[in-house]
Amino acid sequence: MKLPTSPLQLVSHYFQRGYFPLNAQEAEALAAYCTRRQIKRRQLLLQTGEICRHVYFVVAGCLRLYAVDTGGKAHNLQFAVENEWLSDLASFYAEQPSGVFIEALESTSVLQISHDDLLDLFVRFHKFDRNFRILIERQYLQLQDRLLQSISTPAEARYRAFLAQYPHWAARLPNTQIAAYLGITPEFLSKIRRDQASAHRRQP
Amino acid sequence: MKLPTSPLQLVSHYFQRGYFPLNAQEAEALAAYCTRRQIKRRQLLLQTGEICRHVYFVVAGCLRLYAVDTGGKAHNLQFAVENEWLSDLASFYAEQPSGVFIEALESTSVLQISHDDLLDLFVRFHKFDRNFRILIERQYLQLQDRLLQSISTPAEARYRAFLAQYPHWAARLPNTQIAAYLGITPEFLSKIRRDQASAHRRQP
DNA sequence: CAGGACCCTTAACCTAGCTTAAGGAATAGC
DNA sequence: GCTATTCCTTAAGCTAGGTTAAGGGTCCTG
Repeated sequence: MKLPTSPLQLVSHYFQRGYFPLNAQEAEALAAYCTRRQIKRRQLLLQTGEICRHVYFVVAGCLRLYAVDTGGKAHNLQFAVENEWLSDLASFYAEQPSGVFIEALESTSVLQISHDDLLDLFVRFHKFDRNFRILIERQYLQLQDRLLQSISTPAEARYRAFLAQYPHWAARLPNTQIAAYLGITPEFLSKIRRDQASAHRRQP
Repeated sequence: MKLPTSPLQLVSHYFQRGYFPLNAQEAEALAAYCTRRQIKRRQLLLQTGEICRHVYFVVAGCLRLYAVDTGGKAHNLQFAVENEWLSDLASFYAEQPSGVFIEALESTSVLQISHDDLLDLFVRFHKFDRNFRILIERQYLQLQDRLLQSISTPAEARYRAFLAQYPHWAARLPNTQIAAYLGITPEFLSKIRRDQASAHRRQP
């Protein structure tokens, strides 16, 4: 049973590492529910007030999930590049209006699964239930860690932790986006980078 | 079908507001799985490194869930008073070592359900599955909101928001605990309170 | 090739919130 | 009811990080 195209192979291969791997039948069902979608740089996949109706799997490109505060400033909650899932899970599962935005930072190609189709998969194959619960657990943990870091760790250490934990994000994201993730201004991030560079030169 | 004691009635009544209410059979099953437990002030229900094996429902008293940073300072992630659930959900569901502590801030009486028993309830009654998923969704949302607030809102506004959103917590918690929740020092909270009081006197 | 739109950096100045230290008020626990 | 903690407050420095303004680099796009 061959899968139709390479992006669809990608999705099912995603669940190889750290999840319950799919068998041929499950992979096929997943592939059948996935829809391809192309998004231009700057285009929104979700806006505040809308109900988030899909989970997205990035085939190529880069997305960010962000919220806008009362002062109009954007704060990044999450990124997703190739081989990563993204959704506003709270809005998606509860079917309630979202408080965040999802935007393409580059020209991006995604596979999307709708809420109804995903529930269908959950009912037909228990494994998806488990895999997506692991997904939400991981996001929960990640969120808890970030909250702790943001109230207990200075920006310089947070930046170092970010580089260590998400090197693949750091490598391709503009510093303005990283700053909006760390909760600091681009100017201050620039200063941190300068200080780290000089500290590194002194102690190589 | 009468429930044996008043605390057990409490638990099933919890699901009346905003959840899927239980019928007599479900309430009885829930009651059958609940174990009563008494904790003294300062006593720990969970320590870092342990797997969190129970969800707790507070009958009387007050719990906090907190993490300790590398500098040894405690940061409160959540409180629970009468009629509220508390657990390290990430550790509980994934059955992985926890990174947080749960401690009684007062002499506290809880009902606890073990992981296995809860899964049993999930299988026997679909409604528990849904109710506990709503629970984790709400916690997820709450966590996301707090993260946003902590990186976008000054301490004074965060304190006001806390008072507005959790008046029942604010009324009984010492300010040291509230400060550790807001991510500020008790000294600075004291200053905020003084400033707010004088601003209020000027503009009643 | 020219002109925007981003993006990165620097520097001077400013402020929110931390640290330390200390005294007084309120509780917990015996 | 007494005593030891815990808790709250004040105040004087101090630091992390924000703000504003400006210059320069790079890459799309017409």
